[in-house]
Amino acid sequence: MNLKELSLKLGLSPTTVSRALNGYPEVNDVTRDRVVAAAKRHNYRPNTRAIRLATGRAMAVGHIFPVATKNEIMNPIFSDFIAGAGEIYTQNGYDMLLSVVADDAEQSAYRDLKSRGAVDGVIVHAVRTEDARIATLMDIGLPFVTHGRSAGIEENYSWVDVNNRRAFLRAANFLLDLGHLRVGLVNGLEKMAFATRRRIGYADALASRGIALDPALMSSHEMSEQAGFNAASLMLDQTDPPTAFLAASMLSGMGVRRAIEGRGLRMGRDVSVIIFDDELSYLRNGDDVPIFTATRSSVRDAGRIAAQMLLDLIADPMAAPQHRLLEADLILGQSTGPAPRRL
Amino acid sequence: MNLKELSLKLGLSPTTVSRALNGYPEVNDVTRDRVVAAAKRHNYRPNTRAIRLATGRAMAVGHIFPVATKNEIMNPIFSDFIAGAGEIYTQNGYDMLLSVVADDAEQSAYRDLKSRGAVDGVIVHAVRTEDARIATLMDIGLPFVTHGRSAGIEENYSWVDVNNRRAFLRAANFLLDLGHLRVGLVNGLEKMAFATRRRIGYADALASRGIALDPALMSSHEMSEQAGFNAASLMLDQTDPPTAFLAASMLSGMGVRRAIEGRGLRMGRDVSVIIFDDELSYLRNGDDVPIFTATRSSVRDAGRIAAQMLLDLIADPMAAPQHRLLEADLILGQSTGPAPRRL
DNA sequence: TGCAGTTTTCAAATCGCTTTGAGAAACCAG
DNA sequence: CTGGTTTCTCAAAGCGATTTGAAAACTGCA
Repeated sequence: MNLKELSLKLGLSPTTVSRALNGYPEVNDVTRDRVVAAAKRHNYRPNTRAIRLATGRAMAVGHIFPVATKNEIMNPIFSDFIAGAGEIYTQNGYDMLLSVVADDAEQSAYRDLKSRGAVDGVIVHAVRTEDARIATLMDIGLPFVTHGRSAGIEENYSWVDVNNRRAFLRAANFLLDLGHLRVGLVNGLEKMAFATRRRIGYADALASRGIALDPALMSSHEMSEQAGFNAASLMLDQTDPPTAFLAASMLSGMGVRRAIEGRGLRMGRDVSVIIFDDELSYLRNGDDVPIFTATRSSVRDAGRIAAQMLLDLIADPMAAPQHRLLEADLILGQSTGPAPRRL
Repeated sequence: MNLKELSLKLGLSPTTVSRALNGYPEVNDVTRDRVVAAAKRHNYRPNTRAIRLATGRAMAVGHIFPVATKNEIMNPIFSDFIAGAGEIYTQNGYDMLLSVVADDAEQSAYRDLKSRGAVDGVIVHAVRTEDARIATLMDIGLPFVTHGRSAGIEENYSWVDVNNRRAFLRAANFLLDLGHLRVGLVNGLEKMAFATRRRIGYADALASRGIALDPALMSSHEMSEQAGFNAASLMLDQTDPPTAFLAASMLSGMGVRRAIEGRGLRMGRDVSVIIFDDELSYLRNGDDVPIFTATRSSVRDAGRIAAQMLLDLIADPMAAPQHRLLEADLILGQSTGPAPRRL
């Protein structure tokens, strides 16, 4: 059933039917009701392809995921972010287009999306410390919102980010307040913007207490369980091991916990751990009582916010860029306690 | 730059330019070269929206992810599956459309996708033991491939699946060969088709050795670390605890390990564990040496295969449904060993 | 040179909708 | 009843490609 057939059935012109269905004012209420009823009865749905061509809008948003050509890691937060963003798109009649692109082909992928007219805007994931994609997108003129802020880019663009620096500053301060003097940092890869900021938060906290940074207590790797285990193991085996850890993710934290418990120590008593909890649906931090003390910020919420921001931007491309800095909660779990007395 | 402008620049008709670019035979080689060169020079890319309307094909594939209205869990294997499928789509010029749909709205979501003409086919994820979506899709007449097989559905449809029954049969047999008599099953939710089949494989192995099923050694929950921990803890605290576990996923297995080690036991010596390893990129089973002995099957490969199958189906909708049953490897890690002597 | 046959090119229709500009109908005041 | 508004409806022209059917430009051969 298409517009023409429907209008024929109603004895009206396609114009009128289209207007009736799209809520334009220049159509009689009686006629409108008749049209709406008929559309429903015949289960008429306007053809997306035709609408897109006619209006020039794609009614679709692209999400581009870089896949490193070497170690092909998909970001674990991806699925929850998508779930949040997807809600918003569905509510607004937008489709979500996914491109999984090798990171050396990203530039052309964006240009392609634009020149093919496949999307009205894109969301940029996994923003790196200095991310060339931002300049590219501004150059192309494709509306975009990034999840995370790059560093050292003057251009003004729209982003949604967590206050990563502050989250780790607070977490580190909390550990210091508990008397921990040696705090190990199990960070993500510092080519990622968020990881750099977390390190700075950690460093700032130590600095404010006059504690010197110890490179032996700072690591930066993938955020996997194994990497977390390895990093924590190395630190724990030092002569002056840390009594607390700051871990970049739930998975890292699980690795840190394994390293701790594998040495006959107890987490929360002998060694404290704070993680960054993205509230991934398949990696919950405990059911009701949190296992880990954590800085918590829902990545699904971030997805919702970023999506809404992008739709606003698409609706009014001339509007000023929007920014949204989310604060992470510091929630208390069972993985922290006062520093053990020195022997 | 659109077709008309390009053809004007070349002094040719749009018809000829279109044909030249799409490799039709009825165009002079010299002309074709001229056209191709000009298209490249002007960075011309045909407008996707127009192509779609003109050809009647969406050149897009939909992936529908059910999100339970109650506990909103995104499937963790999702991102890697997508990564695999995405490769194939990119190679073939298809877009990937994602719909995250509340599970009570799935039916209408499919119909919508079809009647709007937004996609040429869909991939069905997280197939349940008795999955109504299959009948719906056949009814609608939208080409589809499922990841996993439903049970008790006679209709013949295309699917890609892992031989889950055989995987757990082999894994259980391996444990039995090592002398383990009490093997705990830490399964996923049995409303999922794959989980049911794994349980059957486990049961078949025990039956073939004349070992009776013990309900106290069988659990079925979410595949999270916490759930794995809980299930294993309960079993280990029984009077006649298991000496080995079969766990449904990497995460479950990590929970099982924690339960084991928390009781002062060592995994691989005191208690053996075999997991099902989907080879998720962010949850690797060890770097070079596997940590867990595992039945292994790459979900990314499954994504590639399913995507290719769907594209074939779209190209020839009359072709017979295809099936692909992948066998999981049984790989040896450090988490298994002979059953400890009875005291 | 002329003509049939082949190769190459083109004008115009098509896909299914939106949107513009204009005409018909209804309404109202004088 | 007339002329001017206002309200409703429609025909037709896009959107940017593909595709059909026909014309033009080349062949080769008599």
